[in-house]
Amino acid sequence: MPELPEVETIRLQLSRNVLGKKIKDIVVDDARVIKGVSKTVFKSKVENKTVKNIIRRGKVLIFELADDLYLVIHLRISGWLFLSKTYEKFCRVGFVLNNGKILNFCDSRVLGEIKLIDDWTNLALIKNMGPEPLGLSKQNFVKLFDKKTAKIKPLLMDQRFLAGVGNMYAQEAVFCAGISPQRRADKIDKKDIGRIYTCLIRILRKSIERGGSSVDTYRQLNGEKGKYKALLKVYQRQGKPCFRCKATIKRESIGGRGTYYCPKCQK
DNA sequence: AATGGGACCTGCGCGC
DNA sequence: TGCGCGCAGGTCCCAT
Repeated sequence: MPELPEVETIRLQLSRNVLGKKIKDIVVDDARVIKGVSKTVFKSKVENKTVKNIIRRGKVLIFELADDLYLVIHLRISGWLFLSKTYEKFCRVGFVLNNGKILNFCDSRVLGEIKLIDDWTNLALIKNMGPEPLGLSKQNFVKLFDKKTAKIKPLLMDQRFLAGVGNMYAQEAVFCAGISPQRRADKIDKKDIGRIYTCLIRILRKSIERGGSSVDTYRQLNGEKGKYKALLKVYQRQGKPCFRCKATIKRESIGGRGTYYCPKCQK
């Protein structure tokens, strides 16, 4: 699913291919993904604007079009962006650029969102968002856990606590650190929180290097799959032997989300 | 503060 | 083969 590494991959690739381009035309195939404004208003406000900056915050992409005009894209579960010469299946909105290419917003489940706002920092999700893990020292990461009694895995994926981590990377991080996903945060000593930090940072960086994980519909900007999926250690490995201790990986619902873990070596 | 449930939405894999 | 069903997950919202 699009989590921090997938969205960061897209941002890096957009910076090389879309930054500085002018949006000449917008083709709206499915207006449901455009929130807050009508298709007509959306088109009239965005057409003929140049992409001045592309920012990522957590799992959110922000295109700066003018000082008080930002295009905010959230891919949610099944969204992806695809730069191509033609329209593709499940692509709901196409931004035709001045170099003839089309930036397609694609989304099979139509839960993704495109918003047009004058101040992106004011969005509730952004305003309440926790720190970026890749901009955080180990010391400050450990501090976040003060007085937190929630289960570690749902806590890691709480966007108000920490930005950009979702169901998959939260599981990978606690597996790497040898911590059970249902351990209460305040029952984990600082040294182990430090291990979660080291694991998480390493996993996020490595995934960005490999263009993210294409577990479901996610693709890189050029349509290729992300290559981190092959390096996943627990996610979707139910019934298979643990890479560390050979015990059988279990799947259980924790915090209302499917969670894979090793019952033997995650304590 | 934390947790649990439902809603949004559709493609997919399953059982019969 | 074809149908119905449950499931997947990011975020929001409501209830406890």
